[in-house]
Amino acid sequence: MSTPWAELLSRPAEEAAWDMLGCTIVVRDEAGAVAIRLTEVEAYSGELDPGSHAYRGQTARTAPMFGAGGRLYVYFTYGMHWCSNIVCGRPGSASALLLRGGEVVRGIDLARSRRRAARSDRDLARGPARLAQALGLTGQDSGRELAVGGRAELELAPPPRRADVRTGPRVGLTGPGGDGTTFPWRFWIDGDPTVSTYRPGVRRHRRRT
DNA sequence: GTTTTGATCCGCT
DNA sequence: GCGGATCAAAACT
Repeated sequence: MSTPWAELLSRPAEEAAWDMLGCTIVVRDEAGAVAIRLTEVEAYSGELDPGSHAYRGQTARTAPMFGAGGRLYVYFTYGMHWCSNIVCGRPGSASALLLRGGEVVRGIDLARSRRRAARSDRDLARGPARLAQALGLTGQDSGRELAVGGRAELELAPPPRRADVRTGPRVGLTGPGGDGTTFPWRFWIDGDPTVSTYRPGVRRHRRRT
């Protein structure tokens, strides 16, 4: 069986990223559907990538990453947030794209109801945990195959011009080979307002008492 | 836990 | 009202 996105998602995440920007992910449930046009993603790729959850091998949590491209990988982090990925590449390659930011293009009322704290529509899916929450994705969806007409699917779009795509270090990686600059695999659409704010190394002041 | 989010403050138009 | 800057708190694995 095949899907419209099978070829695209069989490529390594850092290659697929260029064509994933501008595509729309749709997630449906009883309450309706929310569709988000992707404006910012981050690639993670298997064994050679110290920043990847798959770097130290397969676990129950990361098992979906080791499957074939075309499924979701959703993980829980910092005791509070869900982050969603689309698995890319060949089976066993453990390559995935973290969805970091996007624009809600359909189902905006449903997205608003899930994201009560959003100050404006721009903030509905600006940031990886916000995006996952706007879509209603949790760990229960980890491993789920994208399917035409299914709970989750992808709508392809013409890729943005390369000149409109910026790349840079990924967020939150430290240590040798994993400092984010070895693999500058953060991709975003230049100037798009729904790209998340990146605040590197912000110095926190100890609260004065 | 050096990330993410939300609340808050503040300047801008 | 919008949005940048700053600060504090932290579901559900």
